[in-house]
Amino acid sequence: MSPSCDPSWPADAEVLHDLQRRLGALQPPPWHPGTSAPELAAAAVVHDPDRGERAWAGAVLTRGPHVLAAEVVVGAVRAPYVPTQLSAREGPLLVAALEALGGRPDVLLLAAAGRDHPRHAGLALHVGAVLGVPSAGVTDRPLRAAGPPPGPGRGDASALVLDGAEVARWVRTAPGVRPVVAHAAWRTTGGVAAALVLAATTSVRTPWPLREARRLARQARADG
DNA sequence: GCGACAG
DNA sequence: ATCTTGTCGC
Repeated sequence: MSPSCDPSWPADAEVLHDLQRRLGALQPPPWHPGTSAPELAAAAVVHDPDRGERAWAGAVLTRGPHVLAAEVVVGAVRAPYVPTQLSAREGPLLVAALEALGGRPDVLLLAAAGRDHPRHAGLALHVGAVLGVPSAGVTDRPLRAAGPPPGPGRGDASALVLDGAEVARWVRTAPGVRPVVAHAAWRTTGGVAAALVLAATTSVRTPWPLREARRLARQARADG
């Protein structure tokens, strides 16, 4: 487990808004996975309702079904939870945990929105941009985008549109369970995000790398 | 037992 | 997001 984190990050709302506008306006060339399984890094943050500021970020580097590396970082969360400004709260910790991994993943997967955001730049997009690695996000529901529900079978998907553009896709990861939202973020499209989510999922609803990252973080929280 | 789902 | 209680189901 690595020390703690203290990367510079937009703590001020004005600065964050400006950054979101700039990032959201960027149209970097899209990345596409190759024929072999990409090195995928996933990270997730868990909090502690009692010890308010303390938070743990778990991260795993994976390739196919294998875990290549795992890290947990502990830190203080300064910013309060404000819908739309999740990156100010969890960004620093996620970046620290992903950097602790030490590898050079092909793509990032985070429990957050990407281009489905008021300024088209949610947390998943921020983290990808800051680290310079293509990224995608996964959440239970869209932030602003809207679209029809997907079909009932695993793999069925439908477009989630915001301001006339597809920014995410509803994806049914297992038959009969509520679909998840696969978010296009830094240099990825809804289609790529959906494919990544499906590739990282089997019978359980949420991608296993994300569950593993969260499990590690919770473990560290329990250990003190 | 673990995960989905309610709330 | 977190916690807790409980049900259903593989």
